Amino acid sequence: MSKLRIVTWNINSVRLRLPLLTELVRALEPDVLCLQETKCPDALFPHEGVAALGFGHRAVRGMKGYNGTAILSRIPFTARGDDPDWCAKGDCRHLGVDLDVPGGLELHDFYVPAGGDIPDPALNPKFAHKLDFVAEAAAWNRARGPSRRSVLVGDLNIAPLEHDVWSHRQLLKIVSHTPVEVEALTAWQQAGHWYDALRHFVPPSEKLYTWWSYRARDWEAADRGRRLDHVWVSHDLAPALTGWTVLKAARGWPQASDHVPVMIELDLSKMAA
DNA sequence: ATGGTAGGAAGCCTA
Repeated sequence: MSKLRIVTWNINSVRLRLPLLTELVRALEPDVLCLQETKCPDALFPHEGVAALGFGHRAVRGMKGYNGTAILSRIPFTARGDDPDWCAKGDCRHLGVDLDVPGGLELHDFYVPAGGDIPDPALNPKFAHKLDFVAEAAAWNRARGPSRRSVLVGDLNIAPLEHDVWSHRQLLKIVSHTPVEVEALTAWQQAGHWYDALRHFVPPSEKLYTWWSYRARDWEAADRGRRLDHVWVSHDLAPALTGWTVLKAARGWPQASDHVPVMIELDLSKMAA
């Protein structure tokens, strides 16, 4: 196989939205699908329904009610099994696998804490947790050295660029776009030598969103979105980037998630040495 | 400046 399609989606309950995975597969034809917020204990994961969509290889890390990640794949992989216990909370926010493609490919699926409403770590433990998590992730990448043959995806819950939000000015004090978060995320990206795969295709001067709040009367008319979901690749994979989709239409599906699926396509034969 | 909606678990948390 020459082209590899990787999709990331904050599904906001894998059991509730299992039927929407059929639509996603039809629209994006992913080889590998990384989910966040599965909200499903491992023993209750809908393996049968997912296998019926062609994902014969699955890694799940869930818990009751909150969080949870899953990697579903048509391609065999090995769970890395060396994932840290982030912030010593045991809260199911990361999975790492080695994909069985020629030469190998490391893939990480993250769900970064949302961080609550008050952007002050002294007043808001959830915001402190978010900053700690991102700092730990940066340290983890730093210790591992520059990434190679690697992809990192997920709901990182931070919109770093001015045009990753509908109004830079109005969101400067809103959690997900505060300078302290943006600085932390940028430090993480630099620590791992990660390359922003979506901004490879869409210039930073153009608006790009992957999330629209449930709380808007009309999400599409208001279009007050944010780019919270990301695909980062190691620099050797930059020349291999051949396609992308932010599936905005998914926000209009019945019983939609507030996040939409994001796809990137890689031609591994075009990888840099 | 405020409050708006959604999912899960089980009478409130998280997003």
